[in-house]
Amino acid sequence: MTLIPEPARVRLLHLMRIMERFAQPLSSSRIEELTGCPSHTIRKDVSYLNGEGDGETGGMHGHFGGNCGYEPRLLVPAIRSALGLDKERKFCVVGLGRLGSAFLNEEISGSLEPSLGGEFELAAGFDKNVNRVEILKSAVPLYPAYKIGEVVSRFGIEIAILCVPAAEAQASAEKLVAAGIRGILNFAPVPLRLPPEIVVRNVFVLDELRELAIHICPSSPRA
Amino acid sequence: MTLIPEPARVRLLHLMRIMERFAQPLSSSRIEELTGCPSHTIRKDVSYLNGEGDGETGGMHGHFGGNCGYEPRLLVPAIRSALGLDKERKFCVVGLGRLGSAFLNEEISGSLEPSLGGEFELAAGFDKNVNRVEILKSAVPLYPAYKIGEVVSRFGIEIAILCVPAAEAQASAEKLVAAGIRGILNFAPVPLRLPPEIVVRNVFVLDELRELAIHICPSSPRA
DNA sequence: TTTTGTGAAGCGCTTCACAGCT
DNA sequence: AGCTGTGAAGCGCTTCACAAAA
Repeated sequence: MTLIPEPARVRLLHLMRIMERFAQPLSSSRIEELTGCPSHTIRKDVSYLNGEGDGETGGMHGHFGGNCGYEPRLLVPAIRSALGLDKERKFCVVGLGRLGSAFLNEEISGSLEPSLGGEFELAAGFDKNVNRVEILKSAVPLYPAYKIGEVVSRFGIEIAILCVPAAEAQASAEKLVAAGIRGILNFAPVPLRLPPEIVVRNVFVLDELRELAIHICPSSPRA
Repeated sequence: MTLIPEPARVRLLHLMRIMERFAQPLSSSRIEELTGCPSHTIRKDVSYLNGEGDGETGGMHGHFGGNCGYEPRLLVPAIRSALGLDKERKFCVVGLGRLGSAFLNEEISGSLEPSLGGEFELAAGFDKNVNRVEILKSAVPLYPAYKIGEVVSRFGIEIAILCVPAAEAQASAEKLVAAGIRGILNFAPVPLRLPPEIVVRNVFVLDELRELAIHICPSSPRA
């Protein structure tokens, strides 16, 4: 089923992000400069798209000859389709403290890709604190937390960004799962215990710092 | 130099996080239940710690016999040391909007591991907006952005969490690098162009959503 | 000649299966 | 009996090197 290796899928995701910013064709060696990823890996990754013919894209993706390469206009949609990202998905933000509310007003999500329509739609925000829900101004509809079940299932929200305090994370996640959520991006600093069919990605800042520290270490063995 | 494979290092990081919450010994099969990672992989990963003898830990890490396994008390420090996390490192937050300020008041970082001292120290916060610097209350010293160079190099800050708007990210990152920063955790939604010796980890919310979507997809091929 | 596309080789991680300890 | 520790087999991703196209 999964014919494209996972590492390749992740690289294609990055490649897509890069190419979205360009209009002119990019050669694999130019992409190597931009991403740090070797050009032969780029070419191999793109070649995986050919074997995948969903019946739609059977041919090549690059242009040959003197001044050519991969055309963003063609390759980006091909990647998006191969990765199953061609269907718009609704998501919500749960917990509207400093972190959660940052996602409401395009501080992060909105400015991610200005010209990127129809991929993800922020459909709702939730918070336990009714006051906060009423005070916050946002183009996104906000609801008190007890309405999670109703709103998530009614609108068919598939993904949640979880930004509640650690103590509430597990309970909030379970409420989301009961409402039919399929994936959770967890910013709360605790691992969630959920059924295996629920896809969870954790953003643990401490672990990120540790991972940075691991990679910093080698250059100064022991100062 | 890097004798422990990268995937194993990441798993050891997660293992460490799990074990920090326990006092009693955990068997590899129990850990499998907790992490989802197969028990033989756990054992193999732990065994990498033996080959690494920095002169400190030469022996075994697990207890044999009836009711035994890996003792957190012993294994956690061993992992920390093998991964080079035994030296306290200072970090700072750059950009104190909703997102950045969330890291100041333990909303995230502080509550990550309550009992975890001496690993990372939040040494400073910076913002371009002098007003913000003066108004925000925090146990962490806050400075206007123009002091980044001075403060980072004076205190020997090695890591920065970058939370500025997209338009300012590249310039801020370059300022940090000039001041001697070694790693950046980038929450700004743009890739940074920096010298290769600088370690960067990006937290792109859009990419996280996409990765969730990729893994959600298979169960409903095309609804 | 430059650049893509790809089978095949190479290599590193994962998995296996069993020895060793209690 | 039960669990850890680990060499060796297995396997999948990366890399290579060359054919094909413009």
